[in-house]
Amino acid sequence: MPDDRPQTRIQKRNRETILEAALEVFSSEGFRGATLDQIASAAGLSKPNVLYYFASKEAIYTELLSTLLDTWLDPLRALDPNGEPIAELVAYMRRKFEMSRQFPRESRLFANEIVQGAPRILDEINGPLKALVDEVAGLIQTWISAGRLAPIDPHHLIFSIWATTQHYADFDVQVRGILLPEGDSHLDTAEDFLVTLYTRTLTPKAD
Amino acid sequence: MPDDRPQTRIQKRNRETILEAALEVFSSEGFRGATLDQIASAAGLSKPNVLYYFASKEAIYTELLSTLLDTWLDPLRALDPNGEPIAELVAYMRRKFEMSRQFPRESRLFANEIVQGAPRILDEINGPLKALVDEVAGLIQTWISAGRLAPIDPHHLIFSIWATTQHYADFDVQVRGILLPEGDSHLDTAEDFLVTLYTRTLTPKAD
Amino acid sequence: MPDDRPQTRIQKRNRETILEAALEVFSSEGFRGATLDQIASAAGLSKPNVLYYFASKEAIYTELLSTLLDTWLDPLRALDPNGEPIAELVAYMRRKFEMSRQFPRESRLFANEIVQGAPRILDEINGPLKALVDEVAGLIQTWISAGRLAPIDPHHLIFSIWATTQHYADFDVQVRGILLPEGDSHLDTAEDFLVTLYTRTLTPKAD
Amino acid sequence: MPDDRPQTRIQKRNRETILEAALEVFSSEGFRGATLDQIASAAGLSKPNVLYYFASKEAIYTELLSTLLDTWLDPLRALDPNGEPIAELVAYMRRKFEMSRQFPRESRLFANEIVQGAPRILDEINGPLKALVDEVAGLIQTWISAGRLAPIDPHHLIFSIWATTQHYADFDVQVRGILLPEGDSHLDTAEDFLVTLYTRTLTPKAD
DNA sequence: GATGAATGAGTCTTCATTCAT
DNA sequence: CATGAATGAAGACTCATTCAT
Repeated sequence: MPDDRPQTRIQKRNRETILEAALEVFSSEGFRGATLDQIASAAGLSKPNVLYYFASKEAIYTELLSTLLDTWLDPLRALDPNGEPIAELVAYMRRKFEMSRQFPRESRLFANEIVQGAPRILDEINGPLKALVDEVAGLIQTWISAGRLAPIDPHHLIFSIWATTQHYADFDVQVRGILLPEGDSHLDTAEDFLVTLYTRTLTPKAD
Repeated sequence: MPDDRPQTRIQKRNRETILEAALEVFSSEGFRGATLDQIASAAGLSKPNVLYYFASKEAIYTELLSTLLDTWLDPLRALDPNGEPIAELVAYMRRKFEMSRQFPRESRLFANEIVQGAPRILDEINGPLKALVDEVAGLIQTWISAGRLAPIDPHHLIFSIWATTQHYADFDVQVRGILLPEGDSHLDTAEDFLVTLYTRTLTPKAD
Repeated sequence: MPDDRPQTRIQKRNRETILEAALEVFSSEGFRGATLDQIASAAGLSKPNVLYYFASKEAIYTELLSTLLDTWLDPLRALDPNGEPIAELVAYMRRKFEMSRQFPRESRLFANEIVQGAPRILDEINGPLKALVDEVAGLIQTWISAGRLAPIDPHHLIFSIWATTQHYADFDVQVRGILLPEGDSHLDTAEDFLVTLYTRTLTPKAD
Repeated sequence: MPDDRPQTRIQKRNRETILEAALEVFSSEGFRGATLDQIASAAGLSKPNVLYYFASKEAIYTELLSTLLDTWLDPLRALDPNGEPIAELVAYMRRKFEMSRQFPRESRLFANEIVQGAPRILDEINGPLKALVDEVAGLIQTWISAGRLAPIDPHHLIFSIWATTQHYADFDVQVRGILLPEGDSHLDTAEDFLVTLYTRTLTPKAD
């Protein structure tokens, strides 16, 4: 299992192909529901060949999760402590929304994992993710204390942004079912809605 | 398969035991991830005995979904067109939040199903659910037109309420991981946060 | 298992109901293919109740076979050594044919059993049946020796009569498939055909 | 399921091994009575390995039936419209008899299927088989009309040939039980008997 | 007599993984 | 690198039979 050895170009390409296929399958079937057959065939490779590149089904899944988690948190890291608070937070929400729009499968992959108790990602949540969130929550709190934001619980604000933006990826079939004739344009409406929601919520009362 | 016949006491009890066990297992493993062994052992019955009461694994799952769906939508039906708009919507949000708090497994059951494309519940979404949501959205719109609510997209408001309230059930492990030391009290904080969020958002600008 | 005890009227009736249902099911599904559920439901009884009357699935089957075997051989026993040979044999063939017509399920029950190697009826074949057939074959041989029948192998004549008459019961679907529009009238044509076949075959050459 | 792809040598060999084993088992147990365990062990393969070559138990059975059906009807197709009628029909009977002698398991496979109502082969019977039989029946009728055969119903003549020849395969245990000491020689006697039977039946009366 | 309840032993099938080339 | 072949373990479901009332 050439997991750490220097990779040839072919190896790199095939590993990426497999991860892409695995994302497709895992995100729509969950870990247990996905089969190596599906992944192999989505990747255009034979099943043993898939296992040549990854030690096991679980190894594929784990690698996928940890690779994506980093990217997944980028928007949060991009918050600028020196920016204008409301603009920063709305911009953060927009980046998250954009990720749900661009990478709905990734969102659903995490959703599947977390809904089922995050058995393979709990350490990441309790460690790096918590640290990062706490830090940002601290920043928000300083903004609030400075009167630059309406008072609101910072942690729950973050959860709320996650929930409302990821909803459009994770519950996509439901949203589309209800907004049947709208095609994809509903996402623009959604974004406007969310901008309004958070702007109103965060803007301090003028007094 | 004693599905429609008048049920004896034992049948009723065992069917309920099985459904309760199935809820536990399906909500945390998803349909594919759950096994009859798990359900049977959670119900304290033998596997064939479980199948004596339900025709198949799928039959258990389907019955569970359809039984719960109705209850799940009750809060929406309870909106009073003659009530005070903001109070009504905040009360609706509270009812939804209360359901997430009381019935997190039910919430995760639906989350699992919908994240994976709602293969067994799509008709319910496109039919009754859409109709109900459209009706409520119409009501909200009339409130807005009457100037009793700040202007906002009604459908996305509903989605937002769903997303933010169910988040505490569906992503429970993540929320707890981040708010580690807080025990269960974080749910009270969350509810306050959401009341603030929606009150600010919905209150029309005084002018 | 009240197998030899004096039977009440209800017991007798139920045993008969079960045997009738079992005939229906076994004859069209074979022993392995038949289920107690099918038999019980065809008999209008509960499964445990069926097993109250018969010790096991196999017991039903065995009883059915041995009960019917006797009747099944009656036509052969009815051959009259003092009759006119050709008339006697043609009459025998007609009786066999009549049985295929009246009792096709019984015929198929035996066909199933014998095609599969007669695992539960071999002793009957090697014993009583062989004895009876040998006896009749002897009779036919004396008729031939006396010049009253055209010379032909007696055993194979008997097999031939069995084969040709039972064919209309055992291979019924095939016969009907090929003679599609004829309804049930093809059985009359068949009987005429067989009368001709055996008359021509058995009539001694006038010389 | 490597069903249509070009087959490697191993695949070809194993598929044939499986079909041979399946013939052995299905012909003596029927479809329901046969188990994959029996087939696998008769083939010297593991059960999952059998399913690696065929999608399901039913797929094996179906392939077996359709492969054999064609061969099974060859003798009928070989009838020569320009030949001498009696010789042709006796020769046909001999070919059928030869098939029962050489391929008794195949005969029993069909017997099992048809006795149980031909659930998986009915279309073949109502379609191609009926067409072929009707055609041959027409040929026989022209021979009769031309006075070259004694008048007899052509369809029932064909059924009679099937019944009498296949009897020695399908009811083999019974035939052997009754002709106990004769070993295999009884088949020669049988063939002679049948030649006599059909010759006498088909020869037109000299007048 | 009758039946609802329960189950151990199969039986088909799936699937991650290993083997051999 | 790649893949055809093979399998042990598990999983859904069936079924004859037993138990308890």
